[in-house]
Amino acid sequence: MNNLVSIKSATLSEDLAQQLSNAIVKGEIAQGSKISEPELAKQYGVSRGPLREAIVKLEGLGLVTRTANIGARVIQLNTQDMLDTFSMREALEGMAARLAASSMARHEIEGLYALLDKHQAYLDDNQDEHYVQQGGNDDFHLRIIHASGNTKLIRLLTEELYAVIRMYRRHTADQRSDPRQALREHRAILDAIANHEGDLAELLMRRHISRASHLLKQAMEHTALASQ
Amino acid sequence: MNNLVSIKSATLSEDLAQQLSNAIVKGEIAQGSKISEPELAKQYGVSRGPLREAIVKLEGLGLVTRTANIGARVIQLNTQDMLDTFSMREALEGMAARLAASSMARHEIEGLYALLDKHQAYLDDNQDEHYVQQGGNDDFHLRIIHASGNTKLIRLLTEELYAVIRMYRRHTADQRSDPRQALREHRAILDAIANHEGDLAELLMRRHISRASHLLKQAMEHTALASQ
DNA sequence: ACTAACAATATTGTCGACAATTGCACTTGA
DNA sequence: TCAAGTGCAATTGTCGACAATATTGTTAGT
Repeated sequence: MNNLVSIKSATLSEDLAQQLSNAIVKGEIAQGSKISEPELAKQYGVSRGPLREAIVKLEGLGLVTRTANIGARVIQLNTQDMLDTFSMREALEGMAARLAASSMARHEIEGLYALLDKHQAYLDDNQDEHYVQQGGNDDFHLRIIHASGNTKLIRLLTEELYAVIRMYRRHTADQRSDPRQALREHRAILDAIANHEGDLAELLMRRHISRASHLLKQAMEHTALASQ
Repeated sequence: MNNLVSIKSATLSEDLAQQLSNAIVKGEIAQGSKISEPELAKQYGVSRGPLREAIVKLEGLGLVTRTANIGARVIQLNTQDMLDTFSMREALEGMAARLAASSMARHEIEGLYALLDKHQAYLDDNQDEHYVQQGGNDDFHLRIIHASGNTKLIRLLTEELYAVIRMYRRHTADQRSDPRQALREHRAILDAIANHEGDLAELLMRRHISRASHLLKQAMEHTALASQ
């Protein structure tokens, strides 16, 4: 009874937080379900101490909500929270694009153009099937965020908010969106950054995210995912 | 040996996180100092279990940094981090002002005008001495944030980022700023909101925060506070 | 005198057990 | 039959002790 895939970090608590985060994002732990400490502890073969620390971390990531003396519960995705989250993304990633426009190095920009070409080639070869962004270095948005150079912004977007955002991406019919349109928008944003047009880069990024938000909303309402 | 002022929340861990957060913001626990678990546990009269959970929370709030097998350390304020933080604030509170402009109720707006009048009267009576914003309901920014109606944004700004922001406010010569100028800017922002001019409200809020950032930067460089 | 290896000490990480609180099932009364 | 009250079971919160790691101090060798 050992689900530990052993990512083998320095501490059990960190490992657990990572594993649990992934399990929640993937849906292996159902939305809205209660987190049973004894059960999970047995399942992962650890004591409740580090498990509780991991749960506190998850609460900070917004993946679970905790109530004193009652316990933790996995969040339940719903349209309103998604819209709220994406409004924040709009503001934050807009700022990231603005900053990137004024500080991004030439070779970084080249690298991003190469990435977009790669995405383009993928779409051409796979009849517009959605490119699976496994959260790695192939994610255009992550690259822009890192290029901002703002460490606080990077931490917030890539560590604290990213899990929830991935959850929305994954659990909704993201396929509804038009990948070619998204790619065009990415290219326009990158052009603005390459030209050091911060205002324009911010504007385009905000529109891009706003549009994704609208699409997600429609998808959620159709799939009745957010129906509680 | 009991420093517990007993805010008496439901759980020790919550109390501790609150107490430690305040102690760090006030400077009672020095910047850059190491957090000794045995020492703090004895000081507050609790065991290390809930204390560690509190420290994990503080890490989420960005008040301490933790390293595996070594321990936690209080953050060290410095100019670059302040600028990064305020860039985020600029984006987020700008969005909050925009949202407030489209959703704030009439009576809420009236209440905010009354608050600004109160601030004005205070300045008149106390030869421009800085109004002490104890983080309560008298804080203009907090009111705008809450008026945005975006629960995610509210949580992020008032729970996760607020401690660090208060820390910068407190530990720098905030008095350098011109309170009457700030008040004028507040009023302009509120006017824009009252007129439902979202674009303008966002622009003004961003300028307002950007200006505060510049002032803080100068103050920090002069007080040599950020010289580690 | 300085460096390197080693021993001793202190601190962090983890565990199992106990206390406090909650939730549930059952009983009792109208 | 339903409502309220009571007692039991399960879960969360807290504690003290042990294991693992890091730090300090000491000794030996060059």
